[in-house]
Amino acid sequence: MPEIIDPNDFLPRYHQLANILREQISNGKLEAHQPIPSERQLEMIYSVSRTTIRQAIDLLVRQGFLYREHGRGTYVSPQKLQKGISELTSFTEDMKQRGLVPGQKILEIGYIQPPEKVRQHLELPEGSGQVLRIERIRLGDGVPMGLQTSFYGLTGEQTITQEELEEVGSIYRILQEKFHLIPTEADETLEVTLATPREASLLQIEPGSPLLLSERTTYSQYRRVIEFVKILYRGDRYRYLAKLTR
Amino acid sequence: MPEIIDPNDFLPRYHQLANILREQISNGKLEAHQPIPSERQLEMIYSVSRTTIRQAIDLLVRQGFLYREHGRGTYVSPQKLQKGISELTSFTEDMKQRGLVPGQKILEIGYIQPPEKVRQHLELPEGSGQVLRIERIRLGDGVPMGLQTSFYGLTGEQTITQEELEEVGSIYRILQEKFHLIPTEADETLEVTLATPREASLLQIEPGSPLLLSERTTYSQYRRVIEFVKILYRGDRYRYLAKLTR
DNA sequence: CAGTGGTCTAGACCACCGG
DNA sequence: CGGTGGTCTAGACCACTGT
Repeated sequence: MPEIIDPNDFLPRYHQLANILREQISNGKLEAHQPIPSERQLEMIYSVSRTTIRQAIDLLVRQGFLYREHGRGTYVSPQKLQKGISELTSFTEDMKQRGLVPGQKILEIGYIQPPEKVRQHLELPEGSGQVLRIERIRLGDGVPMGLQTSFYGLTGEQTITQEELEEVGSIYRILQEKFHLIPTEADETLEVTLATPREASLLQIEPGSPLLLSERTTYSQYRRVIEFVKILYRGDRYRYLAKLTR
Repeated sequence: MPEIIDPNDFLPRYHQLANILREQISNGKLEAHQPIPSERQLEMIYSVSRTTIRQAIDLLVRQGFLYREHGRGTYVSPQKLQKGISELTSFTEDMKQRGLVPGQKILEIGYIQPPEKVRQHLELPEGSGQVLRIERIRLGDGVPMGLQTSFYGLTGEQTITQEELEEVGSIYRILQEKFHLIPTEADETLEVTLATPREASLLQIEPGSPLLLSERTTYSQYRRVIEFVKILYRGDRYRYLAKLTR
């Protein structure tokens, strides 16, 4: 069992400890509403300081695996609360989490003069130049799930070609590997609309069918806007999941 | 200026410091993408240890007010990212945040034998007894926003009367003050549906109009289910807001 | 009361960034 | 190189919970 903490590991100790505990929870070695060893006990078991123990527990509490009760102990959360939903994910990751095979049909990719609303969401100054626009049908297990339109305020040199996109599949991976931009935060709104004839034919539904419209602004590690994305989801195939905390 | 940390204050020092910094950000004394003083400088300015400084900064980073860059500094997040949306809120709080006056019309309140789906969401064993069901029309500035149906697996003694509900307005307050149950986490799903004739007449819309259906399971500080709530929002009046992180 | 988590200190070394 | 945030230690006292 690699259930000891290696000071020379490239992972920090609190991270190693969190992994060990998370593993025990997933294994079922620690059951729901059961207490884990106290912080002083963990200190001795793993030979790390209490600060490090607390860092590990903090992490697992934020991830929903544990909860604390002052004066009593730290306990395992029931399975239901442990799913990491409501995290910032790309469509690709979202589908995989749902157990579906992600896919896409690229309809159009190119530079356009952005509509006012898009320009504002990208936080570009008035009178800025063109932005990259990508329109795709998104598939889950080969079936149309939604119609996605994405906008990127990249400069002329920074660009993404249709070949790249078809090969890699995920724009997030391209942004990260090619431009070192890491999506870290996003604001999203959800509302209901009805399908226009064009949208309906692309999504293979009747015009006027209800759709779930998601509009998302994604920010980089530098808190600058990376992208503005609109997705029209088929109302009969897609359900949005969120996990809320106080 | 009370911009000093009082060791005798009932608030912990890291919390006091977070309040001071948050205030400076809201005031505009610290501007977006500007660095705050380094952790060693803050140590001297406020005469607290670096651990305490870091606790305060951690808090503000999680709340979206600050972001860190390793080897460079800690910076103020742009205003856009600072709104605390996507937190677990009651309908009442939600309306207030949107600047609307919350209201309600109670349609029905009483005990029923729960449908199977509701029983499962409340995590009650098969063959359990009745549950409390409350059906209300929810108003924003006096206008119907949604139709809410809530279920509570309270025991016979624990109950909520229509008079209480009309007087207090918020069930969360009743739960907290009367039963010491604090909502701390929730799982929510969102999807689209079309209004049935009954729903349409209650919400004052045409039958077949699109609605946003939210289903939420709320958990207490002990990670037990408190409630299961369905809200049918008018598609033309309600937009869901979420803030996502990685 | 003893045991739990919550806060706090004063110090240390590391990894990363810029000039 | 010096300054930044990231990790870590060994200790202390407080606030809360149970018996």
